[in-house]
Amino acid sequence: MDVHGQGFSSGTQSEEEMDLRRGPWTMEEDLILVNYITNHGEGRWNSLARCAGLKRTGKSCRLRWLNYLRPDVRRGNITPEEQLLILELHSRWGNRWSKIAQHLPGRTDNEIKNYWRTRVQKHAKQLQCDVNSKQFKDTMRYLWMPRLVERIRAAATASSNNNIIDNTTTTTTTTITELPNGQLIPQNYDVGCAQVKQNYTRENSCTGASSDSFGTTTTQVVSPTSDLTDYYFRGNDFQAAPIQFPESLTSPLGYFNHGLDFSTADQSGWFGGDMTENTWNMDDIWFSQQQSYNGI
DNA sequence: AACGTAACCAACCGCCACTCT
DNA sequence: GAGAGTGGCGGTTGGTTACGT
Repeated sequence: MDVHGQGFSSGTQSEEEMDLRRGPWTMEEDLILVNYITNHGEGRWNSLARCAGLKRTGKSCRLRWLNYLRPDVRRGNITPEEQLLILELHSRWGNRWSKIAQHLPGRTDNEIKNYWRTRVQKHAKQLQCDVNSKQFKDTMRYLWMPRLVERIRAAATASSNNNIIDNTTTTTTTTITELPNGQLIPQNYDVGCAQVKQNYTRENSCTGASSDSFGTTTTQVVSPTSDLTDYYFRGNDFQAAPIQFPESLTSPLGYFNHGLDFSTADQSGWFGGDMTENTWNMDDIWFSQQQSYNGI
């Protein structure tokens, strides 16, 4: 229990008395903890910390073990499959990080939480919408998640087909089916909403030759028959297909003009420079606005 | 090269629920 | 039943690194 938490209330030694360490763990401390747990197992963290000779709280030892030292822990490089699961499970359970983490082997709730806060919430903030808003959730479901699926498919196709593009790919959205044994299976179904998308020039697009963590950019290229693929690259020139907006819809530029403050977006680098690390690009923003407009 | 800012992530904090005595 | 001890969870903070000017 933490020295400041309830676990060290009256009757226990104060932090000063125990001379407890705080802050980053040293390699020596890590070794002591790993060796002790290897020999004695987990559990009873406070007594474990004392017996191991660590000047740490049990809570700190537990956290260090679970989030960092555990042999099966995986850190960094969250795969598209994992991103997809996180998005889906968060839409289902909200901030139940530990519950979500249970379905991502080797991932800790802390890492998933950090991922969500740094990568996902950031873009909600940039969009000036709440991360729990329907607009944001719909954008995740109808835009990011299908793109992740496309990206996963592309990777699978590339590896199994010597980089031959899968021409049967269609725009999809994803749902996760939970099997009785708890295993989660991503499943896809076609959606029509993306058909209203598209058509802008390179000037108002952030599309580039590489992809971000959500497959924002290259998914269009790898999925030529997708509804997202009415534009393509020809050498260095960005080509756009003829505009086919439904009458009820406003073109992207129309929305750009009244839907968002793009002076801010521009200042923050959304329009220029390397956009490859941005989760959101212009079609994302337009799509989001479109959904809001249509009351989706 | 120096500085400022943004992004990332390990660690901490506070609360709650559970178990044990 | 009450209180202490503990584990677990979600939220937050602060240090470090990366990046941009």
